[in-house]
Amino acid sequence: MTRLPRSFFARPTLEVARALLGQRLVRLRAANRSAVPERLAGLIVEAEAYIGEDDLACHAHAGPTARNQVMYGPPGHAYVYFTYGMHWMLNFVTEAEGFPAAVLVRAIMPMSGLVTMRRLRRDRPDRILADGPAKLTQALDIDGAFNGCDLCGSRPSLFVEAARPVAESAVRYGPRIGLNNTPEPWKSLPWNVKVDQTSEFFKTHTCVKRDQQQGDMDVI
DNA sequence: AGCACGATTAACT
DNA sequence: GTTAATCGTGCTC
Repeated sequence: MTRLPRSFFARPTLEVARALLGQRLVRLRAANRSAVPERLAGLIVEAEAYIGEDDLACHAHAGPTARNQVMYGPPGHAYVYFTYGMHWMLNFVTEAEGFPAAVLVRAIMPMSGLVTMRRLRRDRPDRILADGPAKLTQALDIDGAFNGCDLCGSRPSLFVEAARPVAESAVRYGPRIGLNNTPEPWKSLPWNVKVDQTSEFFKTHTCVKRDQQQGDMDVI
């Protein structure tokens, strides 16, 4: 299980967003100080690019602030922010230090730690366990405490592993989600990437009756 | 100091 | 299809 190095994130943001599809997001979660951390993980199936101060949908559009400072820092760190008064969003900082850009992780396909993830999601059906940006932070127990954490450091509790490459034919490009008040052209730029749900990738990795699955679907 | 709104979700009709 | 929930942030006064 090779962890993605900082050089993976130190690239053009659109390239990183596309390359993240099919990779495994891993959260090592210790229930208490002495417990062995449990592995919660899923394959990234949707992501979105936010690129620089010129991008009016990007939180950096008005320059550096207390909230967005992590985006100005080195790549390979988590930018986690709070929105709508109740939701946490997970992003990965990209490009060179000093240039504010990040990839929002919008959906994962749960693979490991299903039992815990279900509990964290209050037993909602598996198909809607982590299929949204705020749902996956709930399922993985990620909040503002992770803002600024290094995904590429020595013993990270949050990181990405190389996993299942996604064929270009299975990738869909479209406008970013939820930019209702963002002016054009930013509102419509096709900076959202996702794995087509009818693709072979989904058929291969989505288990038959996930609702009955007790253990993990890992390995792969 | 006040205010409008948000990179959303769940529960409605 | 619509809307309430809920509060930090950044912008305006």
